[in-house]
Parts: sequence; C-alpha cells; structure tokens
Amino acid sequence: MLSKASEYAIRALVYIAIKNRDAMRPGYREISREIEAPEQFTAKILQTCVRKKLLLSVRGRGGGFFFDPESKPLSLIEIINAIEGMTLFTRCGIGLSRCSDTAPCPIHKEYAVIRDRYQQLTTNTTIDDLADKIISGEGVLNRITME
Amino acid sequence: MLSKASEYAIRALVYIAIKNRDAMRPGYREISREIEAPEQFTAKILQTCVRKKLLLSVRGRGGGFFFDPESKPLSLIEIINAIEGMTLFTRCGIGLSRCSDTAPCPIHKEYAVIRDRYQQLTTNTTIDDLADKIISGEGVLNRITME
DNA sequence: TTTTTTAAAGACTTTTTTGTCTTTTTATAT
DNA sequence: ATATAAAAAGACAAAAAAGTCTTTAAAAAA
Ligand code: FES
Ligand code: FES
Repeated sequence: MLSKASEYAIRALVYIAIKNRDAMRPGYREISREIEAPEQFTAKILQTCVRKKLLLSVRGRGGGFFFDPESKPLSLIEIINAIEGMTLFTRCGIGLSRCSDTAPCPIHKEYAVIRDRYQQLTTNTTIDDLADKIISGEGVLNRITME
Repeated sequence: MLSKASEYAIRALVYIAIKNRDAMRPGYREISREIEAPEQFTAKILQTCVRKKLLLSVRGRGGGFFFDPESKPLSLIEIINAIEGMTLFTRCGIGLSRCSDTAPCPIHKEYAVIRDRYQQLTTNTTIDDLADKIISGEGVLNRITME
C-alpha cells in the first residue's frame, strides 16, 4: 500500500496536469482543496516534487505549480520513488530482510508476480494518462460530489 | 505492503506449525530467534493471535504456542485481518476516501485487479501450505544461513 | 509447598509518518 | 517603492507503528 504522501502526490500532480492544459498554474491551497488533502502537507509534498525535478513552480503573484512542457511523460513509479523510495517493489512479501530468487521465502513465487505487475502498472501509467481519464469523465480525483 | 506486525505473525505461525508437526510447542523466545523478529514484539503479536482464536497457548513449564489440530486450515488473510484489518484489500489505490466501482478513481480498474489477486493469494494460501514448503526445502523463514 | 518456567498484561519508549504553524523569500501588481 | 500574493523553509506537534520493560498469572516440576 502506498504511503499517504505518495497518494497525495499522485492526486496533486494529476490535478496540476489538468489545470496546465488550460494554461493555469494552481497553488497548493486550490490543489489541496480539490484533491481533499491537508493544505500544508500537500505544500510540503509538492516542494519535494519540485526539489526532485518532477515539477516546476514559480513564487509570487500569479505563481503556482506546473510541468515543463518539454519534459517526458511522468510515470507514477517516478513519483512513488521520489516520495517513499522503491521498497514496495523490492521488499519480501513476508518481511525477510531481502527478497531473493535463489533463497526464496515460501510465497516468493506467487507474491513476486503480483508485486511485479504492480510495478509494471505504475511504470506504464503516466500522470497524463490519469489526467485524460479525469477529463473524459472516466474517473474522479475526489469524493466531493457523490453518486 | 503488509505491516511488520503482520509479517512477523505469518512467519511466527508458520514456524509454530512446523514445530507442532514434531509434537513441539515453541515459546516466543525460540520463535523470535528463528524468524529473526524482536522478542517482546513477537510475544505481543502472538498474544493477539491467541486472543483472536487463531492459535492456542499454554503457560508454565513445557508450555508454548500451538494450533488446535481440529481447527480448519488457517489462511494468510485471516492472520492479516486479525493483525491489521482488511484495508489493504479495500482501500483506493490513490487514497480516495473509499474505493468505488461506480465512481472510480483513474486507476481503479487496473489497480483493483492486482489488489484482488493479492487477496486471492492470501485467501487461498494457508499456514500449512507455507510450512510444507519450508519442510521440503522450497523456501526459508529467515536469513540466518545465507547462500 | 516452593521453585521454575512459561505466557499474559499493561505501561512505557522510540521511531516513523502525518500534519501544522510561522517566518522568509521571490515575484508581480499597484 | 510598496503592498500583495505566492512558494520555500524549517521548526514544531500529533498520531500511528514498532519495539521494550516490568509485573502478574498459571502450570508443572522438584
Ligand atoms: S523472498 Fe519473500 S517475496 Fe521474495
Ligand atoms: S476508486 Fe481508486 S482503486 Fe477503486
């Protein structure tokens, strides 16, 4: 399971990508409101993303967060790695100090398949992919308007 | 990712199952040593398992932990549920306050497949299955002896 | 009955994660 | 220039998870 920080990061970056398409640069207040995340915690997580070069920001009036239009599509795994590292994808399923093909734990074979599929999913899915789904109405980023 | 407590619980119960086959009832000192887990923390987790009726124990000389030979095979998901609950299997992949098929987040479809496979794995795998693999040499429970 | 061995119980501590608050810096608008 | 609006920075606080310590209860052996 992802950390809350990673979850907030993904939701925030998707929201930013969506607004960027309309040439807008949202601030952390707006972002945190729209993704239902704590304001200052969201700000801190976005700072981390900027420091790790996943995202750009400008300060002062009219400032906010935005993506470099030149940069290549951002995969979810890059965000996860920036926020919490890669342990989710390398750790043993029952907590042995390391995962090993040659000295596997008793669920290694089955667990590794699932863990690898999750890694593939996060590697092959980009922020833009998710933004597309929100725009097309196939998905939502919050639980503000309920069915 | 499982909590450390769940990981220790699974390893501990597998070890107990193995020893029980030789009519032995290990104590938490032995168990924690063999699964490389903190002694008192292991004891606390085993207490929880006993309280939740996953396991039996006897105090005093010659006492220790053991399974009721009458009880049905114990699946990993029952242990996980006892220790940390079911949120791993019900939670939204990007942290929306609830997961929903009708108002899905943008990775719901793909994520739910993986999450459900993990649920199936933990539902269909029993402590005895894992004990079998240790006994047959197909798997290990610690990293004490390394290749 | 006393000693020994074991789990149970619960208070306590430490570490990690999550979250908040205040001040500083930077950019823009007036 | 000054005021305003925004992110950056960093100290701080709260909550959760992980782990430890001490005492109590129970069972069996001596
Ligand atoms: S050794 Fe446990 S998952 Fe690989
Ligand atoms: S709504 Fe996000 S995984 Fe189901």
